[in-house]
Amino acid sequence: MESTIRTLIADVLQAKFGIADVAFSLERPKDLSHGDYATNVALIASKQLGKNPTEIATELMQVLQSADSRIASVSVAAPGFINFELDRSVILDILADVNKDSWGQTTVYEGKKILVEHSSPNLFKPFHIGHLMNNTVGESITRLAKASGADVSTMSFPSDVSLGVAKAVFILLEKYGADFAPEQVSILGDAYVEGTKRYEDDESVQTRVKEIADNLYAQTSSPEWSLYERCKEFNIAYFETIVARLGSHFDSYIYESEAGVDGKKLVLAHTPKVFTESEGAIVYTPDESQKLHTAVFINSKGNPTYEAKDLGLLELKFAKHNPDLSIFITDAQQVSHFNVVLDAAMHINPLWKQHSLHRYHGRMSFKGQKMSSRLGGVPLAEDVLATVVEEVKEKNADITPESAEMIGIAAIRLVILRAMPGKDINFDPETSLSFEGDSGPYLQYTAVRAMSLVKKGEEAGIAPSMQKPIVGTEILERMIARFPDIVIRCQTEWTPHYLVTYLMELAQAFNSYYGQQKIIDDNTEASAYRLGITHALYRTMTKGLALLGSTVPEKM
RNA sequence: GCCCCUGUAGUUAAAUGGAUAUAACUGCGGACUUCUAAGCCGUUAUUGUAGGUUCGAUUCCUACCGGGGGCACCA
Repeated sequence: MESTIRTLIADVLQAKFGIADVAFSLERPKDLSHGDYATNVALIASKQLGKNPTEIATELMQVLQSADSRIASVSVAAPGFINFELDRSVILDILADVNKDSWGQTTVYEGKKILVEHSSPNLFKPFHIGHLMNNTVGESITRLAKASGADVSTMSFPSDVSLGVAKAVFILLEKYGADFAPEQVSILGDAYVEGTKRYEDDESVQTRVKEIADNLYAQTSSPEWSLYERCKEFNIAYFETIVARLGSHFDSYIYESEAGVDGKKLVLAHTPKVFTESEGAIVYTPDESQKLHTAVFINSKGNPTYEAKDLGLLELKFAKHNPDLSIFITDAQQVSHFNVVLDAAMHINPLWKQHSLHRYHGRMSFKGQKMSSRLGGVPLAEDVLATVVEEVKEKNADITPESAEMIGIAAIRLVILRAMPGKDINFDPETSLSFEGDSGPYLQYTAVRAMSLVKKGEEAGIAPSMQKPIVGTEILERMIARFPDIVIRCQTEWTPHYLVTYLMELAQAFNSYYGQQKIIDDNTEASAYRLGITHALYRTMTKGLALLGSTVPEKM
């Protein structure tokens, strides 16, 4: 449709004024009262023609009005926009797909292989609010990718060996002995915190911890190694449980320890061509035009740093999956780190950089002190979830535990996803986490209400039908019909927040309609149609929420 | 010091270079003997400051101010 209108405008412009190659835009106005499409062609052409834009627009409008039967009306608005309103039949044609499985599915990345990496846990450190944020963004991007026709696989990159891990192992060995087998993740988290403290205070501890670290890196058989292996297994199981609770699943893992071994080899193989030696370390110095900093890849002790590990990860990722697009999600803090790593990767395998896409999220800052933490001020994901689910139960005593969980998760996810990716989120549990207004529960409530109406119709023997359109539902129809375009935009730009904004507006439009118009009344035929639109709303809301990693409960 | 991100109602967010800057929260006011009130209706802006580009700037450019992050052996 868009290209049809485009060529139409270009043709009319040529015929009427004899000009071509005008770089005009054709957009979908955000305000529905401005039609389905709008063009600024008259504003652009006015300089070239030396005429008033409104005059040009009016002349064009007269020809365009009868150019295509699918265009219901064309109008001119100040200061010279031409607005097109599509015929209702075009909109209803789009809505005819609403019950198909393909509703919300696009072909944006059809035939492509996409790899999404997110939620990378730090073993021995519990899943905290930062992970929750990362998972929310990552899961939504995964769902968008899966709805794009691409072959999608997911992976996570657990940080398994580090000095921090050695510190925790030191405490566990000392406190519980070599046979220790973990049963609660909090014990590991506490050991991590305690280890960090003891390490700072005591030099003999430092020596022992470093020894442990060496043994873990080298995987030498020792009490610490076998204890570590048990903890690692436990940690991964814990990670999978909490991530499953959020609706995520990972097809595979690449461990930081593997990436470190690989990265070190890779760096050495490209020294001194790409990397150079400096003060005992091996570093990469980007070209000055890149405005990036020099980074150490292998430290003076010969160990791979974070940058070498990420370089190794690139090689392992591409060897294993060979993706056309490799998306990885991290905190915004790491932006310049990855710019350096990818710049270095350019010299080894340009595809690694060209096929990589770094999406980052901001941080959550806290105003309220409501959520305590076992980890030095950083709230744990489980605590945050528990607090929110508790609030849901307080609000509605009849709610099932499953529904309360769904609502709580949606409340948190939508707070994160409604903001533009990359921006910090000012998280005040008192106000940000509202269950009213622009919120996850509001969207869920709207879907539940719609489904309840459909069921009510069923009881009355009225099935939803879109066969005989009635007056009054036009705006809802146009809004629902935009869903596929919104999904495409989110997939193209990897920005879930457009979908959030859209769903909020859609919910408002439906609730407003609901407030002023009875859906089921004595007129069976009209009721059937209104139920048809109601059901379409339910489908769109459910599919939309699924793309954001949230589900809709049966009852609220 | 250098580099990157960011600044929008009292608050939290939105806005593909376009039209009257969009919502929500809070406050105040309202409707309902009616399908779920987590709902509906009404009521608030010098877009940090100063310039520039443009028919048109929250959006692009420059400078300044404020906030966040990064800048060699942590991840």
